[in-house]
Amino acid sequence: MQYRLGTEFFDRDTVSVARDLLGRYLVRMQAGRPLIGQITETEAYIGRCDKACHAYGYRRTPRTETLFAPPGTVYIYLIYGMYHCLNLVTEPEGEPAAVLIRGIRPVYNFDMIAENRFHCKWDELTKAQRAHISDGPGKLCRALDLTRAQNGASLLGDELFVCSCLPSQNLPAEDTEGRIQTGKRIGIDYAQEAVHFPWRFWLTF
DNA sequence: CTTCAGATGCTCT
DNA sequence: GAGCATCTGAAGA
Repeated sequence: MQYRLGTEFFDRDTVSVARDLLGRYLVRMQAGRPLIGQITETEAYIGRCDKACHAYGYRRTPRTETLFAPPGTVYIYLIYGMYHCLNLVTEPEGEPAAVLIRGIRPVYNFDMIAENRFHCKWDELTKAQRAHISDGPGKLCRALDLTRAQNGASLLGDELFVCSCLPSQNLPAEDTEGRIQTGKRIGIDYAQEAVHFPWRFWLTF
């Protein structure tokens, strides 16, 4: 397990963490088996200075409490009444900030991922269903069966974690050099000047 | 390919 | 009560 990303990885500047998470492997243990996706899209949210962040200006409410937890904590909230969003808490404890995981590419245990999303086997999916099975924050949470039950969990625990490579699953470290795109974040039209911050990152294939 | 409406319930004012 | 870090299916270009 020495390839797992630990506290020192997340205890850094949030924008750097968001960029460096691209190409890494998100591992979700379900029924004793690993569901694995490669991270393809992320966004940074920083409470100190970012009006798009739930904890803007260090705002503390029951929901934002998780953002003040130690780096490497899982922050999951419900959006639009029916979808969940997965975030990984960054920066030193007490600095409310996190990286939103916006997209993953399934790389292991395709059948369980297809079952979670469409209640069928991977072979039975259409080409379009496969291409878009986990390319959004709500979709990937459904694909990996992530809900608020995991809010507050630690990435040092056994139910959800991130690895740089997984030799046992034949998944090598990905070289992201020259393949990282940058742009504005999605769905934060209310956030005034923060609308323009280039804090969305994605990997091209 | 694009736009568009509707679903649905929690969170904070 | 208003708004939300979204997704889906239907309809049109």
